[in-house]
Amino acid sequence: MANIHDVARLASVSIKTVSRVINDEASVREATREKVLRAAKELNYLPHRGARMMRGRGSELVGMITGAVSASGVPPSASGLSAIHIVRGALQACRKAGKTLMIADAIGDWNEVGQLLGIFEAHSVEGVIIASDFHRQVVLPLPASVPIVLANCFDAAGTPAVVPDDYQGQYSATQFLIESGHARLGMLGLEDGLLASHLRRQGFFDACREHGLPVSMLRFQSGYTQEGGKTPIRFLADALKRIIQGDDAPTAVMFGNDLMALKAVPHLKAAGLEVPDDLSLVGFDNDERICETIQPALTTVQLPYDAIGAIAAERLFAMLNGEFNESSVAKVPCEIVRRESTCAIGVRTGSATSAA
Amino acid sequence: MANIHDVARLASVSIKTVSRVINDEASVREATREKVLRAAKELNYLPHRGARMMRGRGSELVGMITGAVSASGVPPSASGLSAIHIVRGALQACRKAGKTLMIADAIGDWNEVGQLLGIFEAHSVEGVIIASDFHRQVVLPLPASVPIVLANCFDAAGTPAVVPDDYQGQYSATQFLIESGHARLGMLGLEDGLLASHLRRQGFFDACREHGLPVSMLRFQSGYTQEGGKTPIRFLADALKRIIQGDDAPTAVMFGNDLMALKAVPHLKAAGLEVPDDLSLVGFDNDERICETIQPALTTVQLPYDAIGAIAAERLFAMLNGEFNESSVAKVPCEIVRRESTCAIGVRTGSATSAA
DNA sequence: GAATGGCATGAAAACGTTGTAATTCTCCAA
DNA sequence: TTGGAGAATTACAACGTTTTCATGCCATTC
Repeated sequence: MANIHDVARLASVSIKTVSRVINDEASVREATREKVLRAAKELNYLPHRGARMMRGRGSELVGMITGAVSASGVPPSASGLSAIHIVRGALQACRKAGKTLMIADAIGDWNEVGQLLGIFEAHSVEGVIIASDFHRQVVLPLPASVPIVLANCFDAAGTPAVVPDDYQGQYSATQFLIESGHARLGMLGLEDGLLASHLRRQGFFDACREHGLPVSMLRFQSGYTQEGGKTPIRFLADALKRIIQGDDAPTAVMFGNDLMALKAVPHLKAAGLEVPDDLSLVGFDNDERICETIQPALTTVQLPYDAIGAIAAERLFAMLNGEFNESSVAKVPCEIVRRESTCAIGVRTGSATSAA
Repeated sequence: MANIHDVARLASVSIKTVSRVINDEASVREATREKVLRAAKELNYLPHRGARMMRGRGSELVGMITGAVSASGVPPSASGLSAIHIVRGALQACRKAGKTLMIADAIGDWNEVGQLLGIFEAHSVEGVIIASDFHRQVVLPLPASVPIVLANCFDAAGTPAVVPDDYQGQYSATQFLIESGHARLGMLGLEDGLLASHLRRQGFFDACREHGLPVSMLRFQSGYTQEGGKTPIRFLADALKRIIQGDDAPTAVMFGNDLMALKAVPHLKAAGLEVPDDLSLVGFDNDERICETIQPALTTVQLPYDAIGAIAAERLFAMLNGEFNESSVAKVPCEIVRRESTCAIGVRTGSATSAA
C-alpha cells in the first residue's frame, strides 16, 4: 500500500503538501493540488488509519455501551428490548452526522463499564453514549477521559443525560382519560422501587388532583413483579380484582406496561367486562406486537426510546462541537398512542350502563 | 491516557519489557512480569490501537450491518427483534476474541449495504458480518474487499453464512409430539413465500412421513399474514377453526410463531378446548415474554439467534486466521423449549377423552 | 580461567501521519 | 530595485507502539 511519501515523491512535493491536499487545508495552489491528487489516484493512495489515529485526529467514531446494570442493586424488570431502540435511534443520528457507532455490552456487570470505556478510548472514540435498560440513576466509574452522554439514565454528578419523561407520560394519559369523561380511574403500577414507578404514580395522582378528581375516586395498586423468573399471574389477578370490583369501580385502568394489560385481558373477560365499553385500558411502552395483539388494540403511552437514542447522540455531537448545554438532563416526552381500548364515557356503544 | 512509557517508568523497566509482557512474549522473568502488570493496572493502561495498527497489526475492529432488506421484495414479517439477539451473540464472541464491534443499520435499503461496507473499510475493519432480520437469500453488492460472513441469510455466491435450521426445528418439534403419543397433528404455518415457511412445512411433513403418520391425519394451514399493519385476527381464527374442528381434530397444533399461539388461545378457550389436556400447543421463536404470558406457558422451538450471531463472528475470526471452512453455510439447530402447553397423550389429566 | 551460549533486558529505529516553525516564493508598493 | 507582506511550501519533530539489534548477566563447557 502506497504511503504519503510515495505520493509526495511522485508529485514532486513534500509530504506536508500532500497532507494539506488530502485534508483540504488552505494554502495550496490549484496546480499543486491537482498534481497531488493525480499522484494519489495513480498510486491508489489511502491515508493509513492507524497513523491518523496516532496524531489524535478526529476518528468520527462514537462508542455506545448498552445493558449496563446499576450499582444500586435494583433488579431490572426490563428485557433489554429497550436497548435495540436506543441503539437504533443513536445509529440514525450518527449516520446523519457522518459518525460510525461502535458498541459494546456490559452484560450484567457495571464494573465492565470502566473497562469498556478504556477499549473505546484506545480506539480513539470521540465520545461515548451509555445506555441503561431502564430509567434509573447510575454512578459512573470515576471521571472519564472522553465526553459521555447518558441515555435512559442519569447520575448525581450532572453528566449530560437523556431520559423519558415518565411523569409527563402518565400525567398525559390520565388527563386524556379525564377529558374523555372518565371520573373513576384505576392504575396497576410497576414494581415499587423503580424510578419509573414513582414518577408515573406521581403523574397519575397529580393529574387527578389538578383536574379535580378526589382521591376517593382513584384506585392504585403496585408491586407487580417478576418472581423467580416466572410470571406471577395470580398476583396480577389479585391486584386487578382489587381495582375492578365493587360498585364504584373505575371506568378506566392504566397499566405499568403493555404486557400487564395483555395478561389482564382474560381476567377482565372472566369478570364479564367488555373493553372498552365497560372499561377503558391504557398500557405503557407501546410494544406494537403486544398492543396489536390485544383485542381491542391497546391504547398506550409510548416510551420514546428511539428518540432518546437519537437525542443522546445529538447532544454528544453538540458537546464535541463545543456547544453549551444548559440543562444537563433532557426529558423526552412520552406521547399517547390511541388505539381501540379506550373510549369516551359519552359515546359508549356496549351493553352495560354502569355510568356514575 | 497512560502510555507504554508511563508504565515502564512506574515499573522501572524499559518500554520493550512492558511490550513483551503485554503481548505475552517469552523471556520475561516472572517477577518482572508481575511488576509490569501491576503498574499497567494501576495506570489503567491499554495499548493504543492506532499505534499498534501502525506497526502492522490489525485494527481489531469488526463491522456489522443489521436490518438489511432483501432485494427480492419479500416483506419482512419479523419485527427486528431478532437483530438484537444476533448482535448480542456477535458481541460476546467479539469480546472473547478481543475485537470491538462497529455496527450500522441498512434500514430498509439494500443499496445502503455497499455504502456501509465502504465506511467500514475506511475504518479498517478486519471483516464484516451482515445480518438479516429473517432467514432468506440475499444478493451481495459485488465483490467486497473485506471478508464477509452472512448471519440469518445466505447468497448464491457461496459467501460463508450462518442460518437457523428451520427444517430440523420443525422436524424435531413434530417428532417430539409424535413420540409423546400424538397421532393427529395440525400446523398453522407462516406466510407462504418465506423461506422459513417452506423449510418448516417440509420438516413437518417429513417427520410425519418418516414416523408413519398418514397424511390424512394431518392438517396444515398457511398464509397467516399481516394486512396493512393490522393484525388479522379473523383470518387467524378462520384458519384455526379449519384445523381444530371436526371429530378427527388434531391433539396437537404447532404455530408459525409464538405470537400466533398467543392470539389463538382465546379462540381455543371459546371452542371449549383445554390446553394441554385437549390440545397441545407448540410455538416457534421462544419469545420469552410471550411464552411465559400464555397460560399454560408455551412449549416452543427456539430460534437460536444468539448462537447465530456468535457463530458468525467465530467463523469470521477463523477466516481471518486463515483457517479453512469447508461448508459455506452453517446450520444452527433449533432446540425445543418444553413448557406446560404440551403433554403426552397417555398422561392426560383433563376432562375429555378424545384419544385415537 | 576463559570462551560459549542462552536468557533477560534495553536503546534506538522504524511505522505513516499531522503540527509547528522555518523557509522560500510571489507579487505589489515604495 | 528593493522591501516586505503574505501565500505556498518544506524540514523535522512528534504520536505510541513493535522490531531489530546490542548488551549485560549467569551458567555451562572446554
